[in-house]
Amino acid sequence: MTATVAIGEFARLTHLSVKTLRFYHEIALLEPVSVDAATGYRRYGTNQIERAQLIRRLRALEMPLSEIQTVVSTTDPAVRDDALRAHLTSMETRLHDTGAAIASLRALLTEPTAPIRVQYRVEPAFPALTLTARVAHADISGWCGDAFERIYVALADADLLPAGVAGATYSTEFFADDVGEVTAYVPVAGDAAITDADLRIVELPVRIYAVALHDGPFEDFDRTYGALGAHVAEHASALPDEPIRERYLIGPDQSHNPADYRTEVCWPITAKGANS
Amino acid sequence: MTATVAIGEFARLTHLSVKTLRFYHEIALLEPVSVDAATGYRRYGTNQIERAQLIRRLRALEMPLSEIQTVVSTTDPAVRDDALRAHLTSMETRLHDTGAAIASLRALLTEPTAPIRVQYRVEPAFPALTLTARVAHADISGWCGDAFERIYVALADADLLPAGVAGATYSTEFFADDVGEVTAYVPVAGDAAITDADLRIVELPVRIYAVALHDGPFEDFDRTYGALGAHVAEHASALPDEPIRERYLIGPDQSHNPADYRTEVCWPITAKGANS
DNA sequence: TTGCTCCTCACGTCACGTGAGGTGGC
DNA sequence: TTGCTCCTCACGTCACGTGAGGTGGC
Repeated sequence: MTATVAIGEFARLTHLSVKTLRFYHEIALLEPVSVDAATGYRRYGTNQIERAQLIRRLRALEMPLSEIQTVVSTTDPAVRDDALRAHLTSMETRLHDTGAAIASLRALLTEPTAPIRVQYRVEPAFPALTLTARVAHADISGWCGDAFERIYVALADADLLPAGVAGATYSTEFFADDVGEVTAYVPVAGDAAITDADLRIVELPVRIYAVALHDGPFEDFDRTYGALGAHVAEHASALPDEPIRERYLIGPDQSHNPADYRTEVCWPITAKGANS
Repeated sequence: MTATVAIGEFARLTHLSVKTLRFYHEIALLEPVSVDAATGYRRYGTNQIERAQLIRRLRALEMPLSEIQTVVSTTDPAVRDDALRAHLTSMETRLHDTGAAIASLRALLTEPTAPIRVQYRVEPAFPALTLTARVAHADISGWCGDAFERIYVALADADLLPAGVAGATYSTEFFADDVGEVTAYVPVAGDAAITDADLRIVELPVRIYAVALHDGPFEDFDRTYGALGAHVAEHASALPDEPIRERYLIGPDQSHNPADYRTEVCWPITAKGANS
């Protein structure tokens, strides 16, 4: 019924290379049905083709071997399908991000990049309803979406109205190490009982900022950050280890078109250095 | 004018990690403007931010560092833009392929995979206009498109009509090693003078095949190949090192919807082994 | 018998990340 | 002075690919 074939033939049947098959044997991901004790020759069953092809397709979608291992070895089909669907969904968002990155780089090649205007501003202290977490660069957009939804739900539950422009603060670590502390906030007028235990009302401190307006999608933030950071390095003096603040004048809550977004990027500086 | 900053500050300005910046210095991709002779401390200029950000964006699009090296170091802006555009185009096709791979895997999860029917058939020898090259798996779709266009143009130039279904042969190497010899062919009735020097009229030899019909897009070929190969391994005996033949009954020339494609996959077997 | 297939083992690749262990700057 | 930043060097990671050198099967 299920015939067995040598490794070379199995490679042709599955479109995997012989080297890859030996490697998968070594890590016990795909083991031949028998190995000749004397010669070491591997024999694969034709009924292993399906497993091999699933592995190949998952690798083509860049699923790590460790994940593939768990996917193909779980006996519960529901668990397996859930893991697959989760990866497919995450690949789809990556797909979308890549499309945006391509479009953004295309635009950069054709449109001249306008010089930025930098304003200096003292932001007074104010209370805000906040959510804080360690977030990786790649997850930031999804995390912010969730965070603001939770904050607005909590505000509605507590019968509070936003008392200003929503924003977020990003630790220096977040930018330098790709993962760091992020706080999403919405200003509030008074105190109130908040049901969501992860949210806190905190007083954001007074700060002096060099501020630049970023027009358009978040993918292009690096330009504004670079230009604003360069400006501060040249004309002012940055407040060390202080989080950068973003204020979402027009964000996903106000417009569905990323081209319409307007964000203020606020770079914390020291008082003495503000010699514009 | 252009201030200089330490590596940590430059990491924050460019969203690259300190480790990455040291690595880029080592490979001379992005060199600090000065290095302190005593301490080894690196100093970066704010005017290097743009270069750093371009590198980061290209890496985000998975351009290899060697290519980035040539892109950012060419002084001719036309050459630079051409290289960038070429990479963006190839990323877009990859994007499309990934989308197709996701859809295909999704479909596999929901639809039960039908058992294939295998037919045995003796294909007589016939003359065909052919183009042969070494092609990699990833390039096969683009290569075939070009190849058939050239063949049909040459046929028209020589006042010849196709004398049968177009097809291609794939060496065993192509499947086992990811790159190998591929021949695109269109059967012709007679001989003629062909202007395109890369094309040849050759006689394809008589062969016995186990044949399976593949319905739908080319991304799903692995299933049919696996099932047909398994069938041959179990019931017949493969002709060693003989190319596999595909016959495009309905292909991109006949329909723009991959779901409509119909392809015969022909697996060469020996006469004695054909015991269906 | 010939040459093709298969074997192991060691090392290379790509683009960094992870520590260890130590010094310098504000 | 303290602790934060920076340094080098060696090694690890991920998923294989590349050869060397040798044996086995048809």
